[in-house]
Amino acid sequence: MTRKEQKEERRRAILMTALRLFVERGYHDTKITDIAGAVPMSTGLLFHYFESKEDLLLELIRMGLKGPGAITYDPAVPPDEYLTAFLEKVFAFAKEQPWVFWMFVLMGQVEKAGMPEEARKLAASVDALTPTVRMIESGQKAGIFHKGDADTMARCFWYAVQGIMERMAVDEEMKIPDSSWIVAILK
Amino acid sequence: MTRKEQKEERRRAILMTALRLFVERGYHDTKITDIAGAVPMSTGLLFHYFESKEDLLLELIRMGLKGPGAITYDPAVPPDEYLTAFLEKVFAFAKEQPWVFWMFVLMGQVEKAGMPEEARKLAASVDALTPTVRMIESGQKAGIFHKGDADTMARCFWYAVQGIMERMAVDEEMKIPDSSWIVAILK
DNA sequence: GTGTTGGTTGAATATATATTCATTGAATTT
DNA sequence: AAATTCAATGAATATATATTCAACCAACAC
Repeated sequence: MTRKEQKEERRRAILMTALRLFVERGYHDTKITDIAGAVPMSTGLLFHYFESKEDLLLELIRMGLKGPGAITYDPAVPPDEYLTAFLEKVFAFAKEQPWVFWMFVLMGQVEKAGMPEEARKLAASVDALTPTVRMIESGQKAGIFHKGDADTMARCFWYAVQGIMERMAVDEEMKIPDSSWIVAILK
Repeated sequence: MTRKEQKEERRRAILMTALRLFVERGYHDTKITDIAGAVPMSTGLLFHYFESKEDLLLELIRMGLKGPGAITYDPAVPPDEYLTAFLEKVFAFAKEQPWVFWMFVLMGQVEKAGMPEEARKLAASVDALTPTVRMIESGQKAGIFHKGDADTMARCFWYAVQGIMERMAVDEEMKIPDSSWIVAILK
C-alpha cells in the first residue's frame, strides 16, 4: 500500500500547492512549471496526475464545494450572530489550516470573468446570495439590520468579505479583523 | 490639425477600450487582439500607438495617478463624512463617467501579484492607507469610530471597497449601495 | 533473480499570444 | 499634380507556455 499512499499524498501536495499559488498569484499567472517547481516535481509528472491545468482547477473547485464554506438559512438563529460566527470560523482557519481560507478565496475568484467557463459553472452552484438575502430580510423585520434593498445589501456584504479575504491571503502585514466590523455593513 | 486631432482621439479610444477590458476581464485575459478588435482597428496599428501591452497599462496608471481618486487627511473635516462623501462621489461616477470608476478598480488590481513589476511600483505611489489611518485615529478620539487597530481597520475598509467596486464593474445586477453602509465598518 | 508494473524525468512539440514589418493608400505639402 | 509623410493593414515571426513522449529507474510480484 505504500505506493498507492504515496501517490495519494503527492496528489494532495499538488492540489495544495496549486491552490496556494492560484490564490497568491492568480490562475493565469501561475504557470504549470511554477506549480511543479514548488511541489517539487517535474512538469511532465504533473500531467501524469492531472490531465491539464484546467482539470487541476476543477478538482480544487470540487473540493471547495464539499468544504465548510456553505451558508444556510436557519430561521432559528439570529442572522447577525450567524454571519459573525461564520466569518469568525473562516478567519480562524486562516492561521490554522490556511487551505480552507484559500479555498474560500478561490471560489470567489473563479466567479470572475476570464476563468475557464466550466470552472465558473461549477462554482456558481454554491449560492451564498439567496440564503443571505433571506437572512437579511428576516433581520430587517426583527430590527437588527438597517433598511435597504436586501439583494444589494447581500452583494455588498459578500463582495466586501471577498475583497478583504483576497488581500489577507497576500498581505502579510494585515492582521485578522474583527468579524463584527464587517457584519456592521448590514446594521 | 485634423490629422493630429484624429491621432489624439484614437489614442484616447484605445486607452478607454483597454481600461474597460482590463477591468472586465483582467489584464492577462485581455488580448491585444481583443483591444484592437473592440476599438476597432488592426492589431498592428495598436503598436503604432503604444510600444507594448505593458506600455498601455503604464499609460493608464499614469492617468489614474492624476485623477480624482486621491485621499487626503484634513483634520477640519469629520472623517466619517469625508469617507462617505468620497465613496458617494466615486459611486456617482460609476454611471456618468464609468472610466473614473474603472480606473479606481484598475488601480487596486495593479497592486496584486502577477502584474508587471513596473506597473505595481507606479501604482504603489498612491497611498490611501496612511491618510486613512490618521483619519481613523482622529475619529476614534472623537468617539465616532469604534476601538481597534487603526491600520487593520483601514485595510479592512479599503479592501472591502475594492471588493465591492470590482464586482460592480462586472455584475450588471448589482445596484449602487449606500456609502454609509460601507463606512459602518468603522463605526 | 527475473519480469512486470508504474512512477519519474526533461527535452521536444504544439499552441497561444505578443510583436514586427513590408506594403498600401489617403492626407498634406511643395 | 508630383512628392512626401504617415496612418493603416494583416500576414509573418518571435516568444511564452501548455502538453506530449520516449527513455529510465525503483518498487513489487513471482
